Amino acid sequence: MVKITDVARHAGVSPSTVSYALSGKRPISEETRQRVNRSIKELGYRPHAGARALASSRSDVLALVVPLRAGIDVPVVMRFAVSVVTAARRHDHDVLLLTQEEGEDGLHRVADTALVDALIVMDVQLDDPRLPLLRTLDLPSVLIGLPSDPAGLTCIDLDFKAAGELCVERLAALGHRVIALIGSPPAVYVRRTAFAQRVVQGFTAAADRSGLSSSVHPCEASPAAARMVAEQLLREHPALTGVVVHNEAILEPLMDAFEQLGLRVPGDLSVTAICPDDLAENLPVPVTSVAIPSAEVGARAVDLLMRKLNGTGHTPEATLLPPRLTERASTVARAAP
Amino acid sequence: MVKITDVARHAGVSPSTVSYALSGKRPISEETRQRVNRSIKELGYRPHAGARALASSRSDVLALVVPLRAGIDVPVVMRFAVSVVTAARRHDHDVLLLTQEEGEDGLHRVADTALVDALIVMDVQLDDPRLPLLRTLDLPSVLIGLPSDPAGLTCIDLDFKAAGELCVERLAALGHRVIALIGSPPAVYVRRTAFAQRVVQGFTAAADRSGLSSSVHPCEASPAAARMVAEQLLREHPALTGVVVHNEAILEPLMDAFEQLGLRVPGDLSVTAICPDDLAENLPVPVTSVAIPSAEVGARAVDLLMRKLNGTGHTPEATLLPPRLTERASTVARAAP
DNA sequence: CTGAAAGCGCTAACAG
DNA sequence: CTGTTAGCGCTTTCAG
Repeated sequence: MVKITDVARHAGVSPSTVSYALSGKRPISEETRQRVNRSIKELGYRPHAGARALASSRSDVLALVVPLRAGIDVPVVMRFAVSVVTAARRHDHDVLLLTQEEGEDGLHRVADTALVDALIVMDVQLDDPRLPLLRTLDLPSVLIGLPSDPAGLTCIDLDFKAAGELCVERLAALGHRVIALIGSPPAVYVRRTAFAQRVVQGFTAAADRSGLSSSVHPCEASPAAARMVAEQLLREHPALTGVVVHNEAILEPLMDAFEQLGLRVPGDLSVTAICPDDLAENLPVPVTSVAIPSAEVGARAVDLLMRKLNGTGHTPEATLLPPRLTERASTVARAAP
Repeated sequence: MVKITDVARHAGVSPSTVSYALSGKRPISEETRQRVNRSIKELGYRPHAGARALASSRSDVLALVVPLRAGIDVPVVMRFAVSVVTAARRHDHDVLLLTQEEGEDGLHRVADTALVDALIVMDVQLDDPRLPLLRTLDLPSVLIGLPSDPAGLTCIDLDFKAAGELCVERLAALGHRVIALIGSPPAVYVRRTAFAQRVVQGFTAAADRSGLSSSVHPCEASPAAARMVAEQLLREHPALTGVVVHNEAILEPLMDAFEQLGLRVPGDLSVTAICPDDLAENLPVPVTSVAIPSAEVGARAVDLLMRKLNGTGHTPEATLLPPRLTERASTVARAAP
């Protein structure tokens, strides 16, 4: 294994010069830098991660806690994970994968052993049991999701409440008077997952404000469940003309079910969704949607973490990305009554 | 931070004794061990990962390379990832997440910096470009997937060829004479992904052996694509009575499409799938299937890696788990012609 | 069965 | 702008 002293000797400088040339933490003359870099390349030098971590008390590794519980949409989780890894790499960091199942012990372990120097936590509940730990841990952390009380934390997410409102307002503007929210699986609400709860809040508040008649329907992530909800809607809410879908897994089956029940989209029913853009775009009838910007959220989470790690600038407790609605083929003004 | 010398002092022993008590690498009297353990607990001691890695040249971290390319089924990837993390934790290892996009450079980086001490590689192609690197790297690695030439490697997977054969043999035994394979998205075959290719091999070979008329149909992972394939099958292969589905993403939409086209399962059409058991079980018509045992594959991959890391025992180049077919409601003997 | 002590490879004062 | 050097916290010989 080639080490820093080898490089130093080869370049005719001291080890510290090599170290500083690499880190940029003190000025190095252009000429020496060149020489050092050439030696590094020639010898194929790579600093030993453990040694570096020990000497600098920085591992350059982030932990990402991913949820694997009932009702979560796996592809969406994966998008976040990938965007976090990609963003982390841009900052020369790696990502350690932690499963939610390890729980608080897992957080403690990686923190106490200095395996990682920061945490990213997904699938946040309004009253998440991990919050006290995160607040007291000396490791910086960022939550993807906004709990009830973000005091002392750093959180980032799409503004799901505003997203819910935006969908309703759009439907209201199009003249729809009876609307429904088809939401995430029941288990997601039972544990008060932040993003799901906030969509309901926004949806309900906006509907009330606009004087719309509204109802909320959790839905399992299976086509069969989607079909049942569609039938139930038709049966129990015959005047329904507007739907908001916040459940990426069943968006397509649900649209199918509507069609099979004789409900044309958008002719009979206007549909808006809260989901990743590429999903909404690629349906047989492209769906008007508020995008879930996974890539941006992941990247911003990492950026916030880096800011905390470097003590650079202020980190707000809550960063909520404003929702952006894209009009597509699934919404239309309600036919005059 | 509490360190090993603190524990040693507290327990009235030397640091090396604490270290050995922890690692079990040399005999410690029962009494001392107790005392040491008590001190560890009282002080809340956790060995520093970096220091440990530096001194022992073992990081106790595995790298997992996950694919994110066109056509891969994200939930299945996630299952593997989770089972790998879970298995790794059982062996006191953590898992670093690497995206395929980082490519060979990523492998080099984590290997050369000693960030990880072993690799698990998913989404293997028959002639995977990473194989030469994996063979020369001094890090142990395990592939999930079987390339054309596993020489000098360690590979584990479900025996997909045998799985394809098993499905065909079952259909043949039930009297079906015209069958079709509905496979993964075209991109998966284009890059010669090992598991997909092997299913086709097995399917075709077994069909030929049994004198069945057979055809193969790649299919994108969208309900719309599933519908098109179903229609095409009905149009071009009217005598078809048996189908093998190797594409978890469209299994349910495909069954739906068959039904809407007036093809009853299993009345008119017998369906078998190669997919995770829980998917096959939970469909409106439970599907006869060969299980993809993600959890077992992940666990075995980690076990193999541990064996290589510990120099314990022999590691075979290829471990193929025998397919297991579970009969469910979707298959039935062909009505007498 | 236990201790003493020499590193592991790197960083960051400290010194010039 | 560069060099010297003292650790970072742990493992593992070497000695006993």
